[in-house]
Amino acid sequence: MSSETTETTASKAAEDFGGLRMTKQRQVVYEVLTDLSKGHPTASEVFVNAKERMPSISLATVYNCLETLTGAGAVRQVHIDREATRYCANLQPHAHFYCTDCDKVFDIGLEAGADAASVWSLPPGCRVEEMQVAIRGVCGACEKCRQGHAA
Amino acid sequence: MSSETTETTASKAAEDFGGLRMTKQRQVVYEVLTDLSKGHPTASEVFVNAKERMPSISLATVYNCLETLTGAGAVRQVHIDREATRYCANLQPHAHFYCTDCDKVFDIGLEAGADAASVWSLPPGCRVEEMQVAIRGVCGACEKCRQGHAA
DNA sequence: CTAGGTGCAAAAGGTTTGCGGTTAA
DNA sequence: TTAACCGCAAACCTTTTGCACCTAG
Repeated sequence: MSSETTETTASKAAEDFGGLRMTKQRQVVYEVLTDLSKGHPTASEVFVNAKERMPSISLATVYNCLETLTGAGAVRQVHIDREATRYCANLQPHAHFYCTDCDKVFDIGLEAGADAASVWSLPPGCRVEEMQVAIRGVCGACEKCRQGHAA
Repeated sequence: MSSETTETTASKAAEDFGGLRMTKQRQVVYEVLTDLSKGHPTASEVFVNAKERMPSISLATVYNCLETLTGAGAVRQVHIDREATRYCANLQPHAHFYCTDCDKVFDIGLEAGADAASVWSLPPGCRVEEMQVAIRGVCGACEKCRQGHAA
């Protein structure tokens, strides 16, 4: 029966996004992104990592691939202040916490059963396409460290 | 609708921000911002308007003033995708709705009694300094217009 | 008086684009 | 085969910076 639907690798997943043409470059970019997704890499960081796997790839191509993958819904852009755009393979609804002390970005999930849009008094008739929630502050580790230093 | 305070003039308010040195340029930038705050102007837009009131002002100075006022807590930066930073004199907690059709930005208030952070499962020990909520979509007016065009 | 602010122009990122050669479907 | 994609370099736009002059406190 389903003898030919047995592909199980990451490349399988990459091949499926919106039926878009799957080039080696796009595969590499997508793999880098899933590997580094906890690090929320910028385009340049993706570029550095992609170059290790495919030395001929160019920065412009990385940008192109990231845009294509974003358009296909395979990855999300993350905007924090006006720093370089970061990319995230976590497609679940979530916020980003940016620690101003250590510069790390953490994914923040929704409370059980919560709906991120419900706290906002959206005008009737509008259609929400995407929501970006960026929280700036100091993470637990850095906060602890500060208290240690404080008098 | 900014009415019930006992403060007298806009310039009075501008003079009070953190005891920072109040130059003519900063006053002009602040006044432009309060006048245009519903339009969520970019630095360039503030510059154009400021130049009408003070032809000698430079773009770099507008950037400097905006940064100073932001640091003093008099205005907030608004980041939507990676477009030019917009500035907002509305200090109440609120989200921004960006209509991808007409490119306008609207302030979205909290539902009565709601707390924007409460839906997010923040890790214990972290300290929140600021929250930016950007909602992309199509506003009511544009959505209505689209339905009109549809068959 | 003088620390800090201003104006100018040039530089610094991040991102996009134009174009000839390449490639997945 | 051929429309789409890649790699390169140059362009673009927003924002920052260095420096000489000026001004609010």
